Amino acid sequence: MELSKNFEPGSIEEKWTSHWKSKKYFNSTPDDRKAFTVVIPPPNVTGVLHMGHTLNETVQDILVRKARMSGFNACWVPGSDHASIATEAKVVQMLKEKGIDKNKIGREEFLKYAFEWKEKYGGIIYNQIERLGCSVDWDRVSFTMDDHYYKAVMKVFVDLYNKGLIYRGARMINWDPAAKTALSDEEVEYKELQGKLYYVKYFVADASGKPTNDFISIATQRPETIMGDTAVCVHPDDERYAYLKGKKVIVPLVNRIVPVIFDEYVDKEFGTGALKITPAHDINDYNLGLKHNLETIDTLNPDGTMSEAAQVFVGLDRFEARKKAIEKLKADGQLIKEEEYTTRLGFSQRTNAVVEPRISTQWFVKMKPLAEKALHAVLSGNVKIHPEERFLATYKYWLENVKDWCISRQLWWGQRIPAWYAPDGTFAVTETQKEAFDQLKIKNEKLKIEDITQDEDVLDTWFSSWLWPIEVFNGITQPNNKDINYYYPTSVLVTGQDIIFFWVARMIMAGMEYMNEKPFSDVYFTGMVRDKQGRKMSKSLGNSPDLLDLIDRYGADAVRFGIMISSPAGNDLLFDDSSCDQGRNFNNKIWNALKLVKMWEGRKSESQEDRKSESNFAIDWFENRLNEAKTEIEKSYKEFKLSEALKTIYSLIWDDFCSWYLEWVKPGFEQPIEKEVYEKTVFFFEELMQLLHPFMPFVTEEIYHELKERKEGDDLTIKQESKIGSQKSEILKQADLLKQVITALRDVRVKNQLKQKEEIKLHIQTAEQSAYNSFKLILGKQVNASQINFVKEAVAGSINTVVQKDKFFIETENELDTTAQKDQLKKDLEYQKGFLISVEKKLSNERFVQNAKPEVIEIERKKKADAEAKIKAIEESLASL
RNA sequence: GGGAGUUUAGCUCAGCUGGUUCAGAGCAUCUGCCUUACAAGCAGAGGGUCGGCGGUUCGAACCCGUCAACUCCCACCA
Repeated sequence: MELSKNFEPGSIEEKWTSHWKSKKYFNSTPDDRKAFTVVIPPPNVTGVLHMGHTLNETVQDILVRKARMSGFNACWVPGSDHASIATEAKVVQMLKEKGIDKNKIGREEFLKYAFEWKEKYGGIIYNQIERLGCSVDWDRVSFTMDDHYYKAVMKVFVDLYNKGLIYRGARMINWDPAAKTALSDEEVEYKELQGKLYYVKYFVADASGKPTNDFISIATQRPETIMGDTAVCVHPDDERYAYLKGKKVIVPLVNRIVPVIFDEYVDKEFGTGALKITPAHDINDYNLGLKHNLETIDTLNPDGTMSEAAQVFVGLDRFEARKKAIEKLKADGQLIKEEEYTTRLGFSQRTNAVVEPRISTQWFVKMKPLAEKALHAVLSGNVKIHPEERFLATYKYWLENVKDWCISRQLWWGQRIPAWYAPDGTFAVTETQKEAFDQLKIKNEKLKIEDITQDEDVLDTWFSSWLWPIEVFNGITQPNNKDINYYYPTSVLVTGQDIIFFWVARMIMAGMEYMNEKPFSDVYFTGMVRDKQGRKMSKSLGNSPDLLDLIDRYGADAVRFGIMISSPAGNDLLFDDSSCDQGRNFNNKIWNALKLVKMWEGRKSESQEDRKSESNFAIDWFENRLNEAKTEIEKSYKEFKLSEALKTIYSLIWDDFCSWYLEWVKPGFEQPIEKEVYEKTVFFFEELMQLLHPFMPFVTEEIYHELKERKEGDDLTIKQESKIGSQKSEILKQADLLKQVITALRDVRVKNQLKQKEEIKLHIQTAEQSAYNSFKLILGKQVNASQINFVKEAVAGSINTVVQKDKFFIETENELDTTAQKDQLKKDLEYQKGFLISVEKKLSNERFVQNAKPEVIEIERKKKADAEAKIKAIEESLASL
């Protein structure tokens, strides 16, 4: 079949995807080999993959494919996360559009809708993962709300409760008024905003509680919380307010009489040095309230509107209430002034609503005992972080200063907290209602099972995802099963640095607690994918490309190439569509190399004596170059420098193989090619495809099959790597010289306007004729020389140039203008002379000769000799021009 | 406010334990080529006081100090 002009990815990708799938190449079961396990960071079930996922997934696939080709039993588990808040928010929105109110239909009905939604949208990410070429085991797809997974979460909750590591308590938590749920500290994002500071008069009350003329001015950003004020606080050393000891003030808007308290917490310099205390709506005020025994008045409803307790503006949204409060204060003459002020506000990571500090009863995990083991696992090097230097400190700091984790969420979509309440308020924590009943009825004999109710709340999503590397192998629900024993601990976790606390640290905790073993050996942090201008990719900016669209336009291989070529571990990656161009061009380059080789297939000949030396040289060199490159690539893999490995492979294929090797063995127009050379070339090509395969799986598999008829089951994707052979530096050096000479002579042609078509006669003056003899034929071909001679002295009337210590004289029929050549030589001469002076200076420096290592001095001596020889050569060349 | 990181060619980045594989790569740019694998290509070239200053050293992109700019994380003073 005729090969197409360029590589056409579409149909080829489909073909290999289904072929690999039908062969079950990516399905893994335990066997005698060593396992290489990767669990995918489960994307949100309702989402689509963005470029950050694309990067992570590509990195994982490269590592997994590489492992599969180097003798490991590779197992990559795909899956998705139920993402409680994010998904519930979307389902609520969808129902709202249909005119359905979540609260009206009730929990069960709602969950039905949620599962339907999950079925409908969950498939999208799996399709994207497949289109990208990810070699995951589709028989192992896991979802964090699968039945066994749900049970595992229950089991862990009960277990931690029984160990005293989970408790229920009233705390000030971050409240998301849009989702009407608690958030953990980690789910709050702070953003800087331009706000206003309002200065408000608080009148001092007389003994009978009536306002006097005296007042203190208090600055606040949130006038709508005034109704919750239960004190005013000043610094004990603040002389301005010392006279207020024992006095009371009147809270505006509601005319509540509250005490003036004194605490060193207040900053005398800030604002007016006086602070209003609203224990229900500010974390610091809450702490002061506890300390000074203040009343707590919660003026907000769960949805962010003002509650009955506020007395005024009841039912208004908090921001609306703020406006009204300001108006009212103005009208009452109690607003002194407004001031521009930059402040930082907390936003819910999931709904983007402004977070409210709020007191409520929630469930918490005690983190200290868990954190200690997790910290040790990393500090001892048992879990290695890449790139280490950047993230180790962050990880350590967080774990050393860890706070308890609020795990209850006031939602329906998620694992429901297994706590059961009797009507009298006593409760039991058990996996089933029956067990709870058994426990509760000991104290309360009259209790009936239908009287006990389950906690309404569900668990934080991360309380399920932290079990991911264990429970995808049923390690919690069926401890010591064959899979968990074989696949755990997993090999490497590839994820974004943004979830180091949410997920990575907590997985290590869960691993140490439930497996007594780390969950993975290495963590590879990818950076954030940004657009060309360095902005975060986001839906609102519209700068996040659609993955499937990119694949349609460039092909999956090109997209993978584009995202990998410049993404060193941990660094942010500036992604632009056009970086896929390079990948697509690379595809075509390889494709065209294939076309060239295929052209030779029908014209194989027996070996030809007269071409033997050139073929041998080319083959010998490429074999060594290949081994050299393989060694570099292995090193890069070991250090997780995947973009470095890709660059090495890219240059090996484009420069070494295509630009040099193929040109060197290329037969003349319609000439035959020696059979051995052809076979060696096909072999090299295969090896290159194998090296590239983890990065660009489709084009490489296709070419592997185009190169040769393959037996059933002989597919690149499972082909095992051969051992890396040794490298002879001699041949690599000779080829270097050859390449330099060819380049120099091409340069001479350009500078003298001597077309490649015009033949030249080449005379070489060298002390090492033997080197040239081994590649003389190649040199002649590449520089289009009709003959090559060795000479002892300059050839008159020729153009000349110098490479290393050798001189080259080019004879041609054409009239020549040698000024350009002379200029170049003069420039070189100047540089060499300057260089020589610096070396001589160094060598005449006594302290250098005394202190430097002998081998360094030896190198300097050699540099000097080389420079002198070169200067001599250039001077002679100039003289002969 | 505390901490971490970054700063090398127009752009994105390599550069190991200080010394010719130290000033590099890719992309972009410029020049010349429709040469029978590839113009999405070939050949060649230009381009940087290694953020500034100071120090250590025979020798600094690399080590130390300091200043500057940018990025991120943590803490949140109304």
